[in-house]
Amino acid sequence: MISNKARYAFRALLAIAASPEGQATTSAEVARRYNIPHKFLEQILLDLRKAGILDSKRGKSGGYVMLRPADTISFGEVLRIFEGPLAPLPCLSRQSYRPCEDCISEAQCEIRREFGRAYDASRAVLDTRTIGDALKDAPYNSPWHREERRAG
Amino acid sequence: MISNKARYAFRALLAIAASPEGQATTSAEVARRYNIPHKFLEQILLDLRKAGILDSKRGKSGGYVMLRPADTISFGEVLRIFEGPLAPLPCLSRQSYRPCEDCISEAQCEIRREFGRAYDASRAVLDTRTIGDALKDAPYNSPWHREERRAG
DNA sequence: GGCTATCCTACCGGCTTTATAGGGAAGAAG
DNA sequence: CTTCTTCCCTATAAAGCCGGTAGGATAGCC
Repeated sequence: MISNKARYAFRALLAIAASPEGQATTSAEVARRYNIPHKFLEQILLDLRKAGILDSKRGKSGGYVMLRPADTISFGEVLRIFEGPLAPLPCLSRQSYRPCEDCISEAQCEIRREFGRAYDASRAVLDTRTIGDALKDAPYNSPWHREERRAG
Repeated sequence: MISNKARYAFRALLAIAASPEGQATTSAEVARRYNIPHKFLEQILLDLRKAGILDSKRGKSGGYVMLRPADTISFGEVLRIFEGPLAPLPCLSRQSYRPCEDCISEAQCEIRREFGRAYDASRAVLDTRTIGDALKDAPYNSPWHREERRAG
């Protein structure tokens, strides 16, 4: 299971990427629409800004916009910001490699080999599919993109 | 990252499955060979027994043996015992489904769709590959299977 | 100045992880 | 029937992570 934090981040990113270009999306707007605790979401958006994914503007008519195009941001990249390494074993992570302390021979480790397969399979999706892809493939118009109707 | 507990479980399972049939493997033996805290490993082996994967025998020449054949035990099954649901989102788990509280429409949820792909890819490995496969595919003789040499 | 929105830091309760500790019970050997 | 071995079971606990809450500081627009 991925953390709430990461899921909220995707929720916000997709909303921001889908909003009309040049128009900033506020944290309050996203929080309200998706029932996300506002102050918690603020921290998350801050992380995304520090990671160089979002840009922000303060004051009235402020909010967040994409800093990089949505189709250059993979799900894996975002996930790594909030969850750390995606590798199922420390010995499979390139960015933060660490040997397992209960491992005798890495080259002959069956656990490493099998989880290596699983990791490869999962990376083939997560490091390939982007926020842009996710929005483009949708055969529907995002419901939160239209004007909100008042109960009925 | 999977937990130490799960990794220790795989370590033990592979050792037990690879040992000559009819010959029990003790927890102490596995713990010593892989530098796993003994009492901790005992708890893990107990879990595997309660899950119907291992059988145990007490007293002298006791230990653990496979209860089911090693090639009927998938990596996914073992992982689920120690890590709970493997699904990256609660709304993707069949065994313990739960809707995300920040989800407006499950059918149109991009997060669910993309992580569904990743989950499928990873399950294709984890629920297919078995402990037996992992041992069979190895083109080498397990080093811990031969008699131990005394330093040199 | 006043409103709005982002920015930053601290804190906190509850849960999970990773063990450690201390025995109890069953089985084999003599 | 005693002793040794090995599994069996429960309790405890330090440390860290998760999922927020709280309270303001800072900057932009009118």
